Amino acid sequence: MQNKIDLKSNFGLTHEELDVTFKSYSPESMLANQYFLKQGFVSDKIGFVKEGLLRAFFYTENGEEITTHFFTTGSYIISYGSFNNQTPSKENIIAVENSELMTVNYQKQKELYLKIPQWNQICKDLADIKSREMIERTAQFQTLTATERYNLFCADFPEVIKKVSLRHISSYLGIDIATLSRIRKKR
Amino acid sequence: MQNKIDLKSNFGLTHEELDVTFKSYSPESMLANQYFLKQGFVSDKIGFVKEGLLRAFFYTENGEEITTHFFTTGSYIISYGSFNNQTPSKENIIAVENSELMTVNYQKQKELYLKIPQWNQICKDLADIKSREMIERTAQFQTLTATERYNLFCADFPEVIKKVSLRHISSYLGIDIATLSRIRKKR
DNA sequence: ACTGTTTATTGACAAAAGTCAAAAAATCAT
DNA sequence: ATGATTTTTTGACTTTTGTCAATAAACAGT
Repeated sequence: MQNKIDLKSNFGLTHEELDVTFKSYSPESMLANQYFLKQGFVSDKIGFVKEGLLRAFFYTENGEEITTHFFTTGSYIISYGSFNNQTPSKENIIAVENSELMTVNYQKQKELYLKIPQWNQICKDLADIKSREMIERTAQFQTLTATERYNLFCADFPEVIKKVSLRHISSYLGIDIATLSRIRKKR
Repeated sequence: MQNKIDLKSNFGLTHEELDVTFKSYSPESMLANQYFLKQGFVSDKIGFVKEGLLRAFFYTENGEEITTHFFTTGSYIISYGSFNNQTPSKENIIAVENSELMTVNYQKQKELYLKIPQWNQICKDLADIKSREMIERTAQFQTLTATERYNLFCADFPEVIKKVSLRHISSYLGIDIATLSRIRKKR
């Protein structure tokens, strides 16, 4: 599973370091439509998606939801711009379906940085991964048509297509829902 | 200057820490059209733009340049995906005009992490800043028309408009150059 | 199972954006 | 300064995408 994150093999934590890490993390079950983070609140935790699907979104001035991200199994939920510098979040993160997470709060994660210096590197690596994803996503907006973006999305996130309503995908891809409905029909 | 990065006031380095930091950084002059980083090479340094303007871009399969970023005075040049994990860069970074940088190589920056733990935090903060910029940029693609994106770009980067050719701005904004030329005429 | 609500599809049309090609303007190198 | 090259503008046209509104389908709660 290439897209799954494995702290041991991907980031080279030793057995002991893993032990310490797991002691800091707690399992957390989320019900569908339950909020992991609400707009205006400070994100006090990081979550790792053991199983499930979550969605990040914000509201425009005229009240429409814009979906910014999907968190699939094996990905890390970090609200940059809220977690690291502890400022109120501009986005909401909500469970699309019942999900199983491992979470750690701000204080405990900070302690991990000190206890396990390798965590500084992991944090940088995670930021790198996110960064590369965002660069890729931007490049898609720069170079691809609506149809091409949708096709790529289907290829990249086949499970998301099945579970998430079309209007969320349409706002994620920056395509009007009527247009996306027609694009989808053509396939 | 809100958009300028100041290691002392923005990131809370002490006087001594600043001294150590500056000893690690070297001044570097760039001529217009000189490459800071070339596609396929590993980025061996971070650059801070004291004065000037640089541009990051990549080539599509059919050979056209897609501009991904402008580095204005006061911003940090880090090629994520090349510097942190030392893999070959997918993008080029070139000076738009003669520019003055402060640079530090990979090894020296690593030493800074050890000598000045605060640099770990700075690195996270810089990643946060970049991250917020990218989220904002993506949101613009999701919600704005070509004209709106161009107007916002003019407001956000008035100096870039003056210095960079229209085709670079057009690829940066994901707008055909002929379309952008017409948009510009209307203002 | 029924009702209200949300979501998706469809049609008719409008607006936005892209394409191709040619001309004009600007820039560069000698 | 001049010719070559690159960049920008413009016109005529096509394609893509959005808008509005109505209908159909799916879903949720009782």
